[in-house]
Amino acid sequence: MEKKIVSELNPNVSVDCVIFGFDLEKLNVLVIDRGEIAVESSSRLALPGNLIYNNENLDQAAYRVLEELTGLTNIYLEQIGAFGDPNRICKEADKVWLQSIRAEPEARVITVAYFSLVKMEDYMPHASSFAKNAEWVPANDITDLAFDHFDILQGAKFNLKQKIKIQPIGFNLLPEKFTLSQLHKLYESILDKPLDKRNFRRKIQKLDILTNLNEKQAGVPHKPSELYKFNEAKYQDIIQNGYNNFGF
Amino acid sequence: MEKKIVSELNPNVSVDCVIFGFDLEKLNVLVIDRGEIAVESSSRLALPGNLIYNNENLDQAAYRVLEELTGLTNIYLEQIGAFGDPNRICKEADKVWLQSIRAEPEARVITVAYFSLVKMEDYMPHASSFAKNAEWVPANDITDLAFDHFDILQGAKFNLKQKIKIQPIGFNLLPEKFTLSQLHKLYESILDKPLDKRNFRRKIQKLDILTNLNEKQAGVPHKPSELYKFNEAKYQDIIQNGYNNFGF
DNA sequence: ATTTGAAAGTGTAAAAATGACACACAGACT
DNA sequence: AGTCTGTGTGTCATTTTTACACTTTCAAAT
Repeated sequence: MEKKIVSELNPNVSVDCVIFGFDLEKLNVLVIDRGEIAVESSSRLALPGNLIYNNENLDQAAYRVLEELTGLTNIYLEQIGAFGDPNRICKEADKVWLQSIRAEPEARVITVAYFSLVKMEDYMPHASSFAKNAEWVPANDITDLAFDHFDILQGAKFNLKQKIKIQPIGFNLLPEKFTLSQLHKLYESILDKPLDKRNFRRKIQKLDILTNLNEKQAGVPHKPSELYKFNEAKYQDIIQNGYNNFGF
Repeated sequence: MEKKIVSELNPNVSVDCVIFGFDLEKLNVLVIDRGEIAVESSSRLALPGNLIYNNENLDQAAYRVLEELTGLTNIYLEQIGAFGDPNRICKEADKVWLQSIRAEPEARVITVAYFSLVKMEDYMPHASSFAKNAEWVPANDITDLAFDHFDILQGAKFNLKQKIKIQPIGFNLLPEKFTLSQLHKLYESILDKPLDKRNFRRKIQKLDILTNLNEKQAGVPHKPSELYKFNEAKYQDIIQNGYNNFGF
């Protein structure tokens, strides 16, 4: 005898997404603007996130919520972890805001955080649902977010720093064709420290994940850079089989 | 106007703990025995875990549940992540068992998994609550567990393999005094591959986290080994400040 | 007393990886 | 023609890695 579970929102579990994009200069994070907020001094910005449905798994929920709030689809998401302080909804402005969007605004909510890396050019987010707006903000400019979203962001940044030591990164962040300098700058942005240009180039080249397109940048007021693309097969191979010595 | 939240179990969120111990030979995992189970062929074993209370955070819940089920206290737990497939309670035996211990046995539950490394000698678990027994089982002998606990175990093992590349490991797993061979075997157990003895010793020595006690094993039928202890200050220092080149 | 079994402990040489470092080049713009 | 700006390149000294084999010390058995 099966009991039918109707598909309804679970008032106790949400997902939140930290979407990183790279504008060839610095790391950005996708946030939603909640519009006018009760407490003037509070941040209007939040990570895209919402409650899960009882019939979907966590990953599905993250994809759905991200699409609902920003229109972004087809994004590879990776779980960071769960955040469940009973006090994570402690700011007055957040409580008031929840009243306007939740059936059970007082419920204890634990949230499961995800992060992703995307090509900004491919994803021009648009607002929808309760997001008055969805926008890219430089990761390092963010000092405050709704709920515990700032903590989640810090967790995501840390996660990314760890990940870059173990795996190649960039395939999902850079445009199809890119220069070594852009990749270099990406690594510096993530690691938040300068890397020697020549040593970086040597190390990356040795990984053998890049294909030189024998094309040059055009229209730049300096020596044009050579363009590269990723060799997807080798890139995936390294991700699969791990890599020990990414000693950045 | 504060609404008082009474402290009650949250029917939708649980925690599960993967506790690793090392018996100087191999890795073991702490599991509870649920006793006779409805379906003969199903595993009686499960990870220690249970629902959280609404007024406790996830970490606290994990500590509490672990103590309630095994008597273990004072254990450092680290989060692995959330597991939330809507179908994770799909085995018939598990459904029946939940009837006997839960107020809302049909509820959708997402679980947050934790793992820990402990000295087996210090923690002789004892059964309590709904655990008929709590026992150490060799990690590699486990082929089946309740719910999705086998998946969680695999996740924990993977997590540990990653961690060992970034941090020193052993302080929490080995007895106060130990030999280099024991540490060596620990690393081999976790990484699940042989490591060259001399290279391993050199690498560990260079980390400078060990203090030679100038004591020897006694009563062994072969050349007695020198005993070491960890230099806790340096050990913690490396954990704090990270370490790039743990290329095992 | 001698032998045996079992794990402990030790060094080197070749190859690979790392880190530090400076200058010529190509194109755009004036 | 000259200037500005970011691109691209090589070497050397040092450190790290890898592969590899024999002697030592004790307990137990003979």
